[in-house]
Amino acid sequence: MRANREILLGMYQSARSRFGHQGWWPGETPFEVAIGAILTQNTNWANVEKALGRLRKAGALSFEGMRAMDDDALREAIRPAGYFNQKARKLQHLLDWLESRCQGSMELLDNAGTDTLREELLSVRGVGPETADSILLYALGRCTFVVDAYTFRILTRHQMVAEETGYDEMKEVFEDHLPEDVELYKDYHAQIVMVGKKYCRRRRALCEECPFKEFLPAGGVPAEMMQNE
DNA sequence: TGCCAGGCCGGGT
DNA sequence: ACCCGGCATGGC
Repeated sequence: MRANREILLGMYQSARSRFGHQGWWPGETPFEVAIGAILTQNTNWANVEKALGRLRKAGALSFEGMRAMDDDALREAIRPAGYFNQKARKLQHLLDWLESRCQGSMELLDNAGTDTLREELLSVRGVGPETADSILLYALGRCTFVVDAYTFRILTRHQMVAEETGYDEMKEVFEDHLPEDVELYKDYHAQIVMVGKKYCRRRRALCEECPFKEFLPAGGVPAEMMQNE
């Protein structure tokens, strides 16, 4: 529906003019992006950067480098990112999958369809919907929208979707109405995180000052409007 | 100081 | 099919 598309694009432009193009995801290689996607689960990016720095110093920001690392060393390296016991296991599961799937070379994943690849990623222990979509979009350049806690918070607080809206449904709000443009998807999610950090935290919402607000019809968007084609 | 951060899993209803 | 506790560090 055209109106929805204009609203969503307006929200994006509004945030982008305030924060500038973000150039996400920070990371040199697809592998590094994928590792960062695991490490940033429910975790401040500043802490993730510390962990990535320690991995780099240990020569473990490549598939072979990380495989060569013993378990204790891996856990110690990623400690600053928090949940390090869990995340070390998650990383090992991802490495196991990469090894069996593409000999550790993410470039070889190119010959699979996005939907198939998403299902495969979701089968990896420790990779949920947001992590899978982050890897697909930012590491592999697939056109899939990333939803996170901020996306959920912002859309529900502006009453654009119902409280009980699930991940896939939230994702469709964007994918059904935005042009299929990888660069737009990349920066849109980044802008949502910027807006969320500043205006839509867990306990404190500054909805009146939110850059998205000016593009929403007065009184909010009726739920049906965002969900129907 | 407590609250929060770019989730996900496993066990219990 | 949901609901919830657990997981851990560092910055404000």
